[in-house]
Amino acid sequence: MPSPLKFDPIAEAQRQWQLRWDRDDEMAAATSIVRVQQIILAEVDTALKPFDLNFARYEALVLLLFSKKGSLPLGKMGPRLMVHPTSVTNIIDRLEAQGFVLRVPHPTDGRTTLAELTEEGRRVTVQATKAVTNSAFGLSVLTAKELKDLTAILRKLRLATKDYIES
Amino acid sequence: MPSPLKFDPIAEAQRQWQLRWDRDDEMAAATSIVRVQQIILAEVDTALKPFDLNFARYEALVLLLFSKKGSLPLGKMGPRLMVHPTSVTNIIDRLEAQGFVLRVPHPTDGRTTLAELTEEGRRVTVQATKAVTNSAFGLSVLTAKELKDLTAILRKLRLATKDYIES
DNA sequence: CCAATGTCAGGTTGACTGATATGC
DNA sequence: CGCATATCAGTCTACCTGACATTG
Repeated sequence: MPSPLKFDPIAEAQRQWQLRWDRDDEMAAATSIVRVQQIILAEVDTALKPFDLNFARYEALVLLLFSKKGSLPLGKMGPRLMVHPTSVTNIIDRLEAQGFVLRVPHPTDGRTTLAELTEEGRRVTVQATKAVTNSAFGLSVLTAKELKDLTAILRKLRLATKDYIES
Repeated sequence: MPSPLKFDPIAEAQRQWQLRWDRDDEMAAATSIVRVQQIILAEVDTALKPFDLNFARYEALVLLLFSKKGSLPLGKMGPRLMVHPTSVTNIIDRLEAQGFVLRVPHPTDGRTTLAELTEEGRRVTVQATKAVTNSAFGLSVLTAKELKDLTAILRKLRLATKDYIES
């Protein structure tokens, strides 16, 4: 890991950018998001390591836990987790190998298969959540208002990019 | 790519999370950042595709362009770009193969090698920047205040995690 | 001798593309 | 037949670890 700098590399980049080009505010915001995402993922992955989970697999488990029956068609999980269909296959492969989910055939549609939480999967999800909430997703330094402002701004962006459709 | 949902998957996840567990504001913010980072990277990578660059290699070129002599020791670039030392080697390998940078020996310290922008590298960086500013990093929907708020909140987080040291 | 610098080999991961088998 | 669902093979990227040669 590189040693910490004595100055803010993003502020410095913005200063230089602004001397030559447009859109320096956007550049600083975009670079900040990319960097903070690295920080958050590192934090959450550390909290999840004892359970042999990463953020993506953990999110899949939580999604299943939140579903009424503890099971969902794989095809429904892709959009909810915002990942590629083949990534869903891979994620469920690993969770199944770990014994946290089972693949079961859909009762009426022979094309679709369901991912279903096992008892152990349910238990691990609850335990892992304790670790994750304990880490506060690496965001414990932010106030409630900052968290809400952050989420609201990002929601506007997600909506504008048709990440989802306003009801 | 999955089809867009008819609702906000993060808001829905927060609703369910909040019924059972702590830290739902942090969960929503963290998930939003992870998702928006995907959106930004996809946008920037699309803008850079005609130049056969990705965000990481483009950032390296910009960093060199901002340096006084158009060259930097590889070891200095890692912390500035916030990437692993071996990633710097890989990034410079690719940029060198593309003819955008050259490796030259450091004049006084035989251990270090410098990455130096070529004329073509300089030209490509300027052209690629036009494409990137044109895309506004995918953030054109946000106001100047939103961009500044966003960057300020994320800066607080980066500072708290010792991403850099306050001077 | 020890520290710093960059490279290399090897392994893991995630994510995508395109093709395919199956069922509606 | 078309379309949808899930999988698979193959590829590519990023990243890390540990070892190494060179130099200060």
